[in-house]
Amino acid sequence: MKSGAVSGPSRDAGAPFYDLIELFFFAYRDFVGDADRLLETYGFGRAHHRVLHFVSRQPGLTIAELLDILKITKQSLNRVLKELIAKSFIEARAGAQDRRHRQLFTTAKGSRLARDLALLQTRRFSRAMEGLGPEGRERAMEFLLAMVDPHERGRVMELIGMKSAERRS
Amino acid sequence: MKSGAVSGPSRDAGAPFYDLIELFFFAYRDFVGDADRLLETYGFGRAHHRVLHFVSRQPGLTIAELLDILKITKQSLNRVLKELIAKSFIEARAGAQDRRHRQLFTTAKGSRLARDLALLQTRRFSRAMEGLGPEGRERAMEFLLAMVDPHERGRVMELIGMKSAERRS
DNA sequence: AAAATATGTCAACATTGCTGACGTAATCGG
DNA sequence: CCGATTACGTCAGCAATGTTGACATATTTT
Repeated sequence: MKSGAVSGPSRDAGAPFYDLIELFFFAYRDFVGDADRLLETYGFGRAHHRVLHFVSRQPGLTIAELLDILKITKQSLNRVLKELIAKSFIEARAGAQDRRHRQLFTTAKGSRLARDLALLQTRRFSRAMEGLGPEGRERAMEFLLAMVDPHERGRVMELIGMKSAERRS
Repeated sequence: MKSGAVSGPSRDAGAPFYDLIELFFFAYRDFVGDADRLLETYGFGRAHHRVLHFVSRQPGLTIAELLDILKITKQSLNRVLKELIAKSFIEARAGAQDRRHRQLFTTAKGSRLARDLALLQTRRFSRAMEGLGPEGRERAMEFLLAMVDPHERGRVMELIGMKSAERRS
């Protein structure tokens, strides 16, 4: 009788971190809620936001690259991309070298909206940082990066322009 | 020409925190992805998960209380709740004092699934914590709590059983 | 010229949110 | 006791965003 140490599958793994699980849920909900409100005034949803965001951050992105970042199907992407192009928030041009590719760019209007959305969310981060020591920002980034799938971390670090040398001294 | 310092509405607010914005997005996506995979094997989605989770954490919860936590409509809730009850993951009984209320409880099967889901997500947190000093957990909780809407923070702290005295000494 | 690649599009479907309307059971207030 | 309120269930319809599968078109590669 291993005095309570017996376990079925997935038993005895220690107490679940209910607090972190719930905090992550509520924090993310409020975080995306900021953008949702502004997007509504344009008739856009979260899917539009994600597309606009990544195109604005990486002008010249191709469809295939965007699909790889968002991990959705081309049909899902096309639905929202078509609207963003129709409403002149994004422009698509034939690829420079390979004309089969389509390179995506934000228009002036698109850049403005992308920036306004980013600033809204930045404000929430800024306010959160106020209550956390001076290293709050670095700690938060380390935590979030550590939550990303290990095999995706490299790609994410590249995306956000984080050199791997940026881990703590 | 006011030499670049001119600003329209929402200009000049400093550089957006693109890194944090994107990290939060990817971290949350991978976090919920863990549960999604297990839920699929039961034919459930995220909506079912949230209901099961909060009922399991607060047995005896009423419909109204659950609606207030999830902030969805009773029609949306009812759709998934009905399935959870039909498949015997949750039970509803008439309220003890007021029989108009319905009190929700997980069955043994429901508790098991809720715990397995929580443990899956806990494993991701645990692994993330391994790479972050000894205070990683507290820092992460502080950060996430600070990201929650201020007027919701009290309710969330209660929910996760966090005394307000738990802020850092 | 044929094959592979990058993209667009059509159709159908699932999940999960919403609104509005209406029904029923239980409780409360006078 | 009776009417109003409360708590919940349900029906119908719609919207956003994800999915699969099939097929078309343009371009590049082989």
